[in-house]
Amino acid sequence: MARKQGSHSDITGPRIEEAAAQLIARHGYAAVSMRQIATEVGVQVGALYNYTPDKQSLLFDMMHNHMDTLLSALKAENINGDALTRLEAFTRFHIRFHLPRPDQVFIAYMELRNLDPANFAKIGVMRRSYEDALADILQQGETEGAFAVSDTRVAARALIAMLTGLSHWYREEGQLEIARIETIYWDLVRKAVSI
Amino acid sequence: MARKQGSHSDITGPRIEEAAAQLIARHGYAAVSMRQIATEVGVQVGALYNYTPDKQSLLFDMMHNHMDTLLSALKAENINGDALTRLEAFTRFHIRFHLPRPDQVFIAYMELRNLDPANFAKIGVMRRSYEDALADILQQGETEGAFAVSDTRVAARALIAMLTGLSHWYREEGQLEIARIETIYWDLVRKAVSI
DNA sequence: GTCTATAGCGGGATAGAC
DNA sequence: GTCTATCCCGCTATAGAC
Repeated sequence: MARKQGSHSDITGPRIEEAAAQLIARHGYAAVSMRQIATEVGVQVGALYNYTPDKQSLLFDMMHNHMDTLLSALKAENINGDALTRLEAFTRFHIRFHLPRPDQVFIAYMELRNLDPANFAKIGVMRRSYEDALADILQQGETEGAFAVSDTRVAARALIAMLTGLSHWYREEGQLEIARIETIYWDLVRKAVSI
Repeated sequence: MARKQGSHSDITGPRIEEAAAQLIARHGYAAVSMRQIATEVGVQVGALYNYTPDKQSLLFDMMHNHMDTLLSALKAENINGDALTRLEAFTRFHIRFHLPRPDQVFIAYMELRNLDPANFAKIGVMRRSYEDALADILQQGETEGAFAVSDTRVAARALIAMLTGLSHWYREEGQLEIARIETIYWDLVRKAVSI
């Protein structure tokens, strides 16, 4: 892990992101020092500042990348059809996207407080956009008479909290289990909004 | 708010807990300094150490008190009857207990990482105990044939995550609304576990 | 019980050599 | 691009006067 003086590498950037994500997810942004991150990467502190202007940008970029990837992936799913079909697609997409990224999910939900006001606002918009995608599906279900939720925005938040909670305790216990987890959660979601 | 030198007060203890809870909920344990807490209370830093041996104890005591109050209150509810009745009682209890304590809820779920290993273990036991209370109800429902959840432990976690997520965004917009929120969430829970 | 003062440490960030 | 060295600041916790 230790690097020699003068050893150059153009993969230091990605390694910083990885190390920072791991450490921040485990200990929290405020509790992790730039020195710790540098040690984990195998460079000296000064080297980090070739890749990020400051610690805050490190956090924001991680969260922004995460939300950006999430929204792009959701869009790419191109979820169409009747409300029930779309809800199932959304639910399974959410689980499949979030489960392999426990660190990013943790950070995205725990470190909002540590964002500068301007950065907080930007992430807030992205989060609301994701929430809206689910709320839209629920609204369609109401219109079609397929769902019964008295408040689509509240229900959307409730369901996302339920689904995301999964990422807070689930740790890979074999790939086979994921399918089962998906089914359990889809059952809960499907019935929760049913007539 | 500012206190004069030599002014004594036996209510400083409680005020420290309040101030610490507010600040930590808003900014995070690691980001809040003892100086900030002292300023908020209106004393100098040294005075805090008449009430707590160190910063870590401040955090642990807050979380321990919260969990202790939660478990006592749950026990006092004495939830009996058939599974559906008990589930409704649990759901409404959870919401009524958590909504007035947004700071403590936030801390209890966000600051686990900042507990010493020994303290972490103690809080973990208490959290699991609360989870078990709900899992028991779900198990009873399975036995009675009133509920259909394929995994009671997973379902318990999912439902608690959903219910607790409420505390993360709900802010008092008039007491009247609480009844409505309770109904919306009870509808979701009831249907989620239904046959 | 609270104050002032300070010890001792570790933090973020920068400068300049290589 | 990385290193070493360092500035300056704020942190937790303690000591001793009042």
